[in-house]
Amino acid sequence: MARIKTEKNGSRKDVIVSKAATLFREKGYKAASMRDLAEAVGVEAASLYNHIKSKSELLHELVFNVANRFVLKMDEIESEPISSLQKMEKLLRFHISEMIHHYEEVYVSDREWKHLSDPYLSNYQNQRRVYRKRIAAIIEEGIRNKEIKAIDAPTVVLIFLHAVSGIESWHRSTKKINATELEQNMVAILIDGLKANK
Amino acid sequence: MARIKTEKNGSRKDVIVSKAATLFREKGYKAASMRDLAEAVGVEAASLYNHIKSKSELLHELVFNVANRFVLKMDEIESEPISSLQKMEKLLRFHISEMIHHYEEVYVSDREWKHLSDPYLSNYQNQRRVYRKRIAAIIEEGIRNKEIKAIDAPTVVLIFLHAVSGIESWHRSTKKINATELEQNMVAILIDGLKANK
DNA sequence: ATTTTGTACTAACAATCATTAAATTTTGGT
DNA sequence: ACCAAAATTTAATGATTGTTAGTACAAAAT
Repeated sequence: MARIKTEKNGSRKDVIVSKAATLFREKGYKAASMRDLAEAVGVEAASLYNHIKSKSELLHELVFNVANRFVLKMDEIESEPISSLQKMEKLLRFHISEMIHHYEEVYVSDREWKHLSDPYLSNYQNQRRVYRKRIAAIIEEGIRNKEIKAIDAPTVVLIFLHAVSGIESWHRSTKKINATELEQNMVAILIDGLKANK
Repeated sequence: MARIKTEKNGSRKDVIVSKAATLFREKGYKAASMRDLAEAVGVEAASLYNHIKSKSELLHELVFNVANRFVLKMDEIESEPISSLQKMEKLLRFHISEMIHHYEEVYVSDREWKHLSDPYLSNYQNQRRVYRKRIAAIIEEGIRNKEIKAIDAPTVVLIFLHAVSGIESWHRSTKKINATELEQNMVAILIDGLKANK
């Protein structure tokens, strides 16, 4: 009888959630079936339900794990006594790092949250709106201090967030530059693009 | 009996393809059912098949329409006698304009191409690879000419393309700045970010 | 060694999916 | 007014979906 192999100190549910992340990234939430997932885990589809409540539970577990990490980091950065531009750089580096090291989950959260169902959906949309406003607030502070050029803050947020999600292409690419270089390059373009002209 | 209302000079198929774009954007290709589409068109599901061959035909029609427009513009820009930085700016402005004025189709092409089936899938992946290389070539030329700062070209391409796709958020946003301002802001950040430090 | 608990299996469920065939209705040309 | 072509409908198809019930096995606890 097949048995789900756990990592040490990890539950069987953890294994399933992790495999789900990979599968949801590859095929999308809707296109990934529970039978696909079962095969990836090495077990029959029905067996999954000893560990999870539903397919949708897998999605909102993934999404909120990621979201919480970002909110936590934002709390930290906001309270630091550094310039707005430095805050933006720190935040950017964190987003890049998350995208590199927790690729599957972050990618899935970003692309598949639409398939959440209420109350998780509206909850997530709220969190997202608030998070973006907090970024915008940092930028606007930087504009007031003449560190950052006078541009529409929500537009910067949008460029910022989506540019980072482009790391997806880097992951898929065959001849990658290394992660530190990638981070360096992204910071160079985006933070320089923000700086007020002296 | 319900009948599909066409725009003047447009076929019934055009109506279906257009509604499909909207629906695929809203729910994703897999989650959008032919019954959903039929309802949007104002007709029974089976009726759609008098005008189209299959659901997947809708997707690859959308995807390749968009792809062709981009390739065509790239041909045009490549052959112009202007600097690399100017080429990048023109290309950026075109991408922004496409994203603003053909939102549904461009968005769907970008996010749902994974669900194409061969031979369309590999065909599309090829086109995409080539297109990105052409952008990278422009950037590398700019680096050689010291117009553009010395950074990894593929990384620039990735930032560039994904930043533009962020316009999705702009579309959804309630208090939008106007389109010209948006374009201005994006160009300001991204092109300035590219410029070599003097 | 026996009981208990957790894990997996087989088999089946109703719902939904894209798609087809056949019958019916509408339209446009004569 | 009639006829052929085009458009839509109803009804059904087989495939796949997420999920459950019931049962068998294995590991842990007693």
